[in-house]
Amino acid sequence: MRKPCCDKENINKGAWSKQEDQKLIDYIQVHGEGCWGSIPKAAGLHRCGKSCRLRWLNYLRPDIKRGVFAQDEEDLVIKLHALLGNRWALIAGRLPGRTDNEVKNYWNSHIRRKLIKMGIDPNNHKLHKGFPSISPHVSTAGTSSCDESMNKDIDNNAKLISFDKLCDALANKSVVSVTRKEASSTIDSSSSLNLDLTIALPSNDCESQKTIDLNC
DNA sequence: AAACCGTACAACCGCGATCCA
DNA sequence: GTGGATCGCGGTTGTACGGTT
Repeated sequence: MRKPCCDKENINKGAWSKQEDQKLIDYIQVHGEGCWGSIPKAAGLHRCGKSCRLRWLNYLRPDIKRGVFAQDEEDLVIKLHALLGNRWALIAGRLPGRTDNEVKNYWNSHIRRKLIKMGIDPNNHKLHKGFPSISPHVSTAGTSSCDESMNKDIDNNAKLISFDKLCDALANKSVVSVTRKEASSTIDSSSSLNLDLTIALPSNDCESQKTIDLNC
């Protein structure tokens, strides 16, 4: 039986008040982030540490960008989702000022619906059978022969390819799935995204798994 | 005007990963 | 090496709000 993360009694839940926000902001401005477990007590908040962390990271941080997503941001979310799946923190890491929660909410409330309307399965980014239009972001029906340009792009020797190039490949070259092999993906100071991906091509005769090192 | 419904988004919960004594 | 504490993530829920009937 898991212990609750915080004492249920004397703990506020639900929407944060302005006073609570201000207390948290004041405390973090003086003491910095971290030690979330001790922040509520130190800041005089009747909240659990997790709640404080979430509130700060998603809404109170000064570098957060609010409001509707620009078209290029939306495009990037779709492309990254095709690559990474529901790894919202990773996706948000590529969108300055956006948080994982915001990206996730935006996906579920806007993009997901939009893709479904376009006849695209938001889970695998594939066009539903029989749907006439073709999205610029999704793979189309599989080809029967090996796609040479795809093979050229994605080489066994773990060559580096550009992010846009891979996205184009995903969009145009009938890739049926992209699976991240390693959980250890990091975004370092030079903003490179190191991923070890397995890409499955659609046709049986050329179905092969290629490991690539994606730097973007 | 009121009830109902759909949407958007803030917040919570549970779990795995990581840290540290 | 181990176990508890903490962190971070993704899924889910709750609720406010606007539109429709």
